Amino acid sequence: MLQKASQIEAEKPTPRQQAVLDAALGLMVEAGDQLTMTAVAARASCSKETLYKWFGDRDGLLSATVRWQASKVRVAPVDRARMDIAALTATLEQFASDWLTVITSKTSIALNRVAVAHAGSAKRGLGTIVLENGRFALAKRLKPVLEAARDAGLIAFDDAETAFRTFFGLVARDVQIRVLLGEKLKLSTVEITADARRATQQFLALHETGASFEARPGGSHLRMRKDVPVAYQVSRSARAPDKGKPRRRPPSS
Amino acid sequence: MLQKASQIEAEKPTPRQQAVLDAALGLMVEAGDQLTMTAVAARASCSKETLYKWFGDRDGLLSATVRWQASKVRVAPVDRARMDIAALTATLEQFASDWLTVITSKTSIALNRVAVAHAGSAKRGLGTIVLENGRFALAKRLKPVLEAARDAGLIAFDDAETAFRTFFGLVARDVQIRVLLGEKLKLSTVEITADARRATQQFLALHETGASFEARPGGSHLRMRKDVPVAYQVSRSARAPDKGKPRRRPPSS
DNA sequence: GCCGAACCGTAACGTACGGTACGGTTGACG
DNA sequence: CGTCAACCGTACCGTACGTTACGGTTCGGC
Repeated sequence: MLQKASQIEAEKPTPRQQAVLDAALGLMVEAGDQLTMTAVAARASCSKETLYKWFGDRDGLLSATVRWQASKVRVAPVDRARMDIAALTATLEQFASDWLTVITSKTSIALNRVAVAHAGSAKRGLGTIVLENGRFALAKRLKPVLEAARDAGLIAFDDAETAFRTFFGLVARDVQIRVLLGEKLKLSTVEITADARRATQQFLALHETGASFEARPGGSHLRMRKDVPVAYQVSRSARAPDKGKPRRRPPSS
Repeated sequence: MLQKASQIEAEKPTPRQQAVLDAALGLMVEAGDQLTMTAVAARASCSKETLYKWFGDRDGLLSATVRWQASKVRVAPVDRARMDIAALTATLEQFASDWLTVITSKTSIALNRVAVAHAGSAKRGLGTIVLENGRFALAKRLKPVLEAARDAGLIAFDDAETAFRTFFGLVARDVQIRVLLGEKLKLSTVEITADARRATQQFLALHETGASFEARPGGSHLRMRKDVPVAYQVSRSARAPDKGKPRRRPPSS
């Protein structure tokens, strides 16, 4: 046999298998819950027997489909030799924009729907996969950026995980839960760009150091406070020396 | 007949029907996907015929169950005669704490799972109900607080919807999607309290006016910037007059 | 006590779908 | 050309579950 069901979990699917997985993906996006083995076989023009030989069972097919989609969106990790406030801003906006684009895409919505429903069942591997390739992959790529920016003195935070989650919240807000619950929420590219800008500016407002603000070109983008432009300071009681040591664990982990 | 299926959508269920709905709710929380009509009838000690007479069909039962749970968590709207920075902080922290408690509860998770799965199907009434009684109900209760605080000069923002969504994002961050995708994420009450504090302080840091900061007792709670206490200002280009008129529509609606 | 409505428990029906079996076809290889 | 593995198409099986039907029980009204 070409690919055992147990092998496919680690190996790259053959082109024919990729076609089958794309068919499953398309069906998942269009029909949502109607992802039956018969339907996949019909769309992919393959026999159900082949599906079972390749993927073991329905869960195997679902799992392979989710992993296949995840492998398609994998992007190159960012590496920034020079790290200044402009580069940081651009990178954050790019991350925010990418993330908003992903979570509002039909594919992501369908995939997350399936994974959420699956997580309610006994076996919840799909949720883990989606989480691993979504939210945690994002964190893994973004944290080095944040830490590089901190090392460069541009921003300040105790814990990279907490800082990431703040950024995540400012970017995603209520978008994902709303689309998952079926609300039509079509974000145009200009809205996404604006949202990414807003989230980035808010994040920088919370975390940037004085030095970085002085040099920041887009300081006037932040317009939360509109009628009372005023100088204020935060954290007047914080002092310098304990850099890098988080004061307390973030509540997440 | 006592209650037709079409009637129950608007009327309050009888005590016996409430017991049935509670049984369905409990089953939903425990078994997740295994919410079969037989199981509900067995747990509620009623006949399936009665279920169909009361709720029409399976979707009717699901819908009634979701609506029943929603009716149980309805809380009184806040009304604050005096609005100072302490009251605002306390209210925001309360909202944040309540919301985190809700979205991490087993009931909410189970309900959202069912609604999300349902939203993938053709008929997506459950998602709308959950959204209406969750995220939108929260906004409806919180926006008057925000606007009262703005009127009192404590905070500043252009659009209440946008300000709410910022707060929402800072509070929820990645919590809901993670628990929905099956991650075990047990937040203790002290973690929730700390999170509520952090979110509130971050929100205030983004939106408070200078006057409110002067009077704020908890100014030192915000510790995002730790090693560079510095005065900086935002929105130096913003001027006063267009109060209350949002500069552009929020991307949500 | 009698009647009918509401309800319980259970059996039964129909169907959808996961999973399997099997005959027929293709194509590589000798 | 023969062989054999992979694969397609389709028929088939078993089960789970939504839905309906029906006999038996309780209970309020007369």
